[in-house]
Amino acid sequence: MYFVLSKFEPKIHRTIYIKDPATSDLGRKILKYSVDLIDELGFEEFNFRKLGKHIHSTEASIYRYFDSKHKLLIYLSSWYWGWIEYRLTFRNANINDPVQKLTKAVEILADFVEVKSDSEILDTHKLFRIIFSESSKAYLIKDVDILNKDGVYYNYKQLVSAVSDIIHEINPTYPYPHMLTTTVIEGIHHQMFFSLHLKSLTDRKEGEHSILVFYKNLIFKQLNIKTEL
Amino acid sequence: MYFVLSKFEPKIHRTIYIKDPATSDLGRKILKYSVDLIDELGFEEFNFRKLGKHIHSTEASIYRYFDSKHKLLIYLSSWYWGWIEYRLTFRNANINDPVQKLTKAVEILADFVEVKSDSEILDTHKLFRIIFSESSKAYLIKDVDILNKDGVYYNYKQLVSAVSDIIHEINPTYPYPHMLTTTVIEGIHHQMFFSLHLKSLTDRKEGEHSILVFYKNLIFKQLNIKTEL
DNA sequence: CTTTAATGATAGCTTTACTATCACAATTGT
DNA sequence: ACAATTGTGATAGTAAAGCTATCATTAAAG
Repeated sequence: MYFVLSKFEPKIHRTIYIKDPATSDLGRKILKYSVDLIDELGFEEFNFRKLGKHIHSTEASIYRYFDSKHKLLIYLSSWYWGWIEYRLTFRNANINDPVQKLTKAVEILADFVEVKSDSEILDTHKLFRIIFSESSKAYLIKDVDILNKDGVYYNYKQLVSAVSDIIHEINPTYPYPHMLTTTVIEGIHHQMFFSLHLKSLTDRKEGEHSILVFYKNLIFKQLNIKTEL
Repeated sequence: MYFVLSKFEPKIHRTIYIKDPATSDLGRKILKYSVDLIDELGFEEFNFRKLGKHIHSTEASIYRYFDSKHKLLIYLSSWYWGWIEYRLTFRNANINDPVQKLTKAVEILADFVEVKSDSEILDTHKLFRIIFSESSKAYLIKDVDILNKDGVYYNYKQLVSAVSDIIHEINPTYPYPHMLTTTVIEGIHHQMFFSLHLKSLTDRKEGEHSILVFYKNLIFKQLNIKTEL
């Protein structure tokens, strides 16, 4: 069984891992199958012993790549944010109108744009599910300040910064570009989760695009952009 | 040492606890000091052994009140949401203008309204810190559907419903009252956390009221309310 | 063809999460 | 007044999680 490198590979900060999992067969197996297993069991029930069994390797071998399952979660999140930013940059490369750029950005963030998942190491659909149900655990922890100083949240910050820049381009005097960006990103995740598990907390019906419509509209109203809705 | 019952006591669903902690001295101690300890250690580092030591009781005694530390977190969150809804109802009792009601609601949700914390069993300022850094862990779990069926998220749903009702009163045709409500509630929490730990993800400067201003403005723009800002 | 690196196999240690049992004190019921 | 119930503490124990260490084997690199 091979695990080929895809063309795209995000830069992941070296303090997140002990040994770069992207550089070896076992490393890529860890990434790939941890997505499957976290998606299946949830982050709390997931551990390295189970992952080891799943990939016919051992706990000890996995610990050579990551300090803890928590760092692995940070890795997966970072990979995801890096991938999103890559798509965003790629998609918007030939677009000049910042409003259109922002629209595309929201669509990508809401997982609305079709993408061939197979071309990547990781199953990005499963990964998106992990992101909206587990990724906040990557920073809602006591040692967030230490990890932050170590640079482990770089990819998320980078993405937020990129989206904020588009907002700034649209309206240079708008005072809350970062708040707006994180409100939309985290909001999309919450609504996704609620629509699956706590339906009365959202207005999204299964299969609808309400989340996308809602957050596009929210952004446009904030920035006083007139749209033909 | 006494632990007196305050006048206010939210209804907490009985599937959250084994034995109602509000009805005994030890129970109230568990609640009060778990807030201190979770605030101090973070939810992951917190456990019943440490809490037992802290209150000069034992792990086994605490397990007679709660299944797990997770259920205790759900209890504390529910208590908080019940308390918020109580204040909201109380504060808006004599107000007829729904716009004014909604304004007050956001202020209460953003912890902006001064409150004498001492009059309650629980230190509501510490509790607010737990809410914005830990409370999402109460539902971001694999067995959310089972717990939800058991009714453990009642207080949160109730609050979201109450705020959504005000929105509906203001604009009966607005299609996303729940999304707007949860976006604002969860958004406030994220911005609070980011302003303390991941500053580049928000625009709030220490001591500023930007969070409140931002979300008030966001709501008003969504509902097409003209304000004298 | 020898050194180095990567993995597997195994073992073990500490802590967490939880359960069970028994003793004792304080209420409560009759 | 006495029995029964209830609440708590003390203690012990189990299974799993989280993590580290050691050694053998194989593969790759110098």
